[in-house]
Amino acid sequence: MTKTRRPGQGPGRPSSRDAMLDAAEAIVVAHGAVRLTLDAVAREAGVSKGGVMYHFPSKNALLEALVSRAVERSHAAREAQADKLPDAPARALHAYVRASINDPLHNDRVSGALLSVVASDPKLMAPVRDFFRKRLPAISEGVPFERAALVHLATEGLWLMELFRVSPFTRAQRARIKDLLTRLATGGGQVP
Amino acid sequence: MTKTRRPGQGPGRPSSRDAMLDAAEAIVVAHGAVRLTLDAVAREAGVSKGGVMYHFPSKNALLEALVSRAVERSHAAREAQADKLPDAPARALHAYVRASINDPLHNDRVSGALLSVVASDPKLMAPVRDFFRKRLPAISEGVPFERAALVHLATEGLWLMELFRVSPFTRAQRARIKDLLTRLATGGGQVP
DNA sequence: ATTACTATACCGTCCGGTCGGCACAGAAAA
DNA sequence: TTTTCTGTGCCGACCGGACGGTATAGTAAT
Repeated sequence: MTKTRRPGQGPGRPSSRDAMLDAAEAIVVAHGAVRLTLDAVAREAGVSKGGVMYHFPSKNALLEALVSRAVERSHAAREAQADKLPDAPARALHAYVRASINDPLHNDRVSGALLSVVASDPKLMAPVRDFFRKRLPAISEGVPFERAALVHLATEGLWLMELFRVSPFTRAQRARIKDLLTRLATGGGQVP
Repeated sequence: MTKTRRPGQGPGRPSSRDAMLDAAEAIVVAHGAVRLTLDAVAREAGVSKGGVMYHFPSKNALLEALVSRAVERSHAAREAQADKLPDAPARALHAYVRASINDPLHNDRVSGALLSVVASDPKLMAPVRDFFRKRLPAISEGVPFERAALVHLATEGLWLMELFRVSPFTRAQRARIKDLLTRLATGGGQVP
């Protein structure tokens, strides 16, 4: 099967590496991380396995790149929300809640699916741990510890439960929870 | 390699089936669910692979049994805590918090490690979803919805983050969170 | 003989990783 | 200009090992 070289794929910039990462994400979201194989990535990206191995010397390297991208995007999503919010004592916490509680974005689904595979490898988890460690003080700024921790944990709990599809809440209940978390993040300290 | 039959392992009742499940849990806890193979279970249980296949017609059957055991034990742990608590309006919620926030028990670690593998198979996740769906009304009894949900989510969030080893809290902070959740579960509705 | 269970050998498949080589684009040499 | 060399990006065949699953022979107790 002689494959004609597609136009725009020449020695042109590093575009195909990103295409491979996109393909990997598509696979992970569609079929779960279990089905993330080098062959599958190659097929999805319209590339040969050798081509994948050229850019990622091992499968772990591919996973590292995926984790790195996911972490960066999470960080960016929070900052984007913060930019949209007025300056207030608990802006960071509020932004975090808003970035986390939305209809699951692409990146959330990637993160959730990756978690399954990444969780069992401490080396791959390291950047994730770091991400969480740095995030806690960032979103706690200007907020009493207990309140920040509570909002953080509940938000993360909801996020994780939805990614694992075990959230027992109806859509209406979810909306009430979202309101409650926003209220807690922005000032009111009274829980019904 | 002729293995001598251990005493008490005859066709006798205590069926080695449970021993195999114990072995599977040990593997999952020690090396993660990725390394849970039929050969490994057989080796760990001191049994041949044929023996494993006799009791569990497929690997999925083994996983189903593991999930089932984990779910049942979680339920039992909550009930055990409830029995130790005096009758009060929010006894169920309080018991849930106490059962969840403790130094991670064996069953918690099993659940966490299993989650990685089970999450990608909707059929295996079904019992888990069911477990969560039934638990919500149980622990919400006699408590306003928003408070029950908040405590539930934060508790679950802490549980999941600790299982994935991404919890950014120090031991002291964890203690304060535990106190806060207990306070919220048992009446006080004021968050600092 | 039947039942309950164990042990071993084997098969097909899948997957990560290796390897030799091709195509192409400059840069260097002629 | 033409030729040669070199590096990059990619291809695709192949290997070795692991794993799920099958088949079958055997043992011990009822």
